[in-house]
Amino acid sequence: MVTLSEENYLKAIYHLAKPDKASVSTNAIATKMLTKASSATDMIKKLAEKGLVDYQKYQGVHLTEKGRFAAVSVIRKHRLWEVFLVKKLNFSWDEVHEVAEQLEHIKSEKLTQQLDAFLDHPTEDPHGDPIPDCEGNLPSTQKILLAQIERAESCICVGVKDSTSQFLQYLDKHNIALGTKIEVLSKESFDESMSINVKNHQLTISKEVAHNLFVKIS
Amino acid sequence: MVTLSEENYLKAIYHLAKPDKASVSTNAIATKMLTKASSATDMIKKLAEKGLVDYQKYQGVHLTEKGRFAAVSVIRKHRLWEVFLVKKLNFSWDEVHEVAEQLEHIKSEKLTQQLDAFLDHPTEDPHGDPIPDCEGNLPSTQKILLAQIERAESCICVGVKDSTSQFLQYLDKHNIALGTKIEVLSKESFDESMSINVKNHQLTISKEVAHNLFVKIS
DNA sequence: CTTAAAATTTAGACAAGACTAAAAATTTAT
DNA sequence: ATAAATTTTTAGTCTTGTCTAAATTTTAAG
Repeated sequence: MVTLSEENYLKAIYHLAKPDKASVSTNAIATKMLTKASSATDMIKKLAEKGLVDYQKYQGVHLTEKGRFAAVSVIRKHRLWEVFLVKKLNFSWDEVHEVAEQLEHIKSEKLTQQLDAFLDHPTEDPHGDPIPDCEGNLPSTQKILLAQIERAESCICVGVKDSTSQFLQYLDKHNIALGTKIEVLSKESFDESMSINVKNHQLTISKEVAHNLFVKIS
Repeated sequence: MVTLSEENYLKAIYHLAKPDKASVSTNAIATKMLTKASSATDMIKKLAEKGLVDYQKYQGVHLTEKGRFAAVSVIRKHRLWEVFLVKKLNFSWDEVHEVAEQLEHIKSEKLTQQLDAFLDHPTEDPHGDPIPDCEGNLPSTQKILLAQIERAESCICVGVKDSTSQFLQYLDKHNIALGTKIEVLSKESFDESMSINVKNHQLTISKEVAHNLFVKIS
């Protein structure tokens, strides 16, 4: 049995470890969980005892296979619920996160499976993030940050890195949604701002925006 | 802010107080919560401090208006989720309780409202129990226990008192569902068993069954 | 009306998850 | 290479919700 708190820590560790295989530091976990390093240490010990992480004093943690699966299962539920909220209950993409944070902890194999079927086995949540399947596999996606585009080129918005409501509402305001075509016109080397064209409106976006939008070349 | 545990105690008190206005004893609460009287006393004090119950030492508790509303709000969510599980996710009526026990604690005004609308504002859950509206009003129903019928008479099943899966599966086995017509043929004064006819099958049911089926005279 | 039984409350303890302050280990910098 | 800074861990405390055992109050019986 994994408690609600443990699930949240596992998720945090998963997100922090994501790209590489490096170990995740106590401080990083504490910061992500908005808690103190000492609390993180306590929890890490519990997770280690349950075989969910590998832990050596002062050396940070790695998720075990069991821990990774537990983390991905929570993420799967989170993203399925987000799809439900947007597709069925008319939530907008900036309203779903907090509610999904609660719903992701509901324990029922059948519920998750039936929800997945009810939603027609979606592969992405409303922010373009991939939904793991019930075995914990993530559909691989090859998306890049808009900021990585260096020359005039056309691309399509396929996801957001930052999914805070501030950022999502900024995108709404400028008519950028998943699937929206974005034409890069130029990039300013001084401040990394970019000039782009969205639906026949020209727009200058900051480095911050460009670093939080995922696109694929079209 | 009402905690998850507090919500469960409020629900228990509400169900125990239901018909009359009498006070609910510490022991009754402890029994319902599968906990000890001392734990119930502790929680009662917390609820009293938050103005959710009226409490006088040794005299049991009453829900305050605030406490009643909190309890009914949880019950509303519980029953809405049960409808969702049965109508949308193909759960059977004996599978929904445990999952709804978890879902009822999700805190989001918008979620509850949108779910209610998505389900077309249902007035009853899958066991025939009334769903309170968002102001806490319960649709009044005039249903009686099958056991209260004294002579050969025809009625319709409109609810169950006991909604454990054992009882619900018993009903499934004998083809009794909400809306099913039940003809009372006779009643045995010795053991209060009843002879009934359901869909052209004659059936003898025990006192226990008759005391847990709600019907209305048709 | 007085005592025995039952119900309720209090006192003290524990587990989970968090915190602060202080100690220990590691990393960085000179 | 060693001292300073940073990170991490430990020790001790707090809150929530639970428990047991003991004390108290209420209820029931004779």
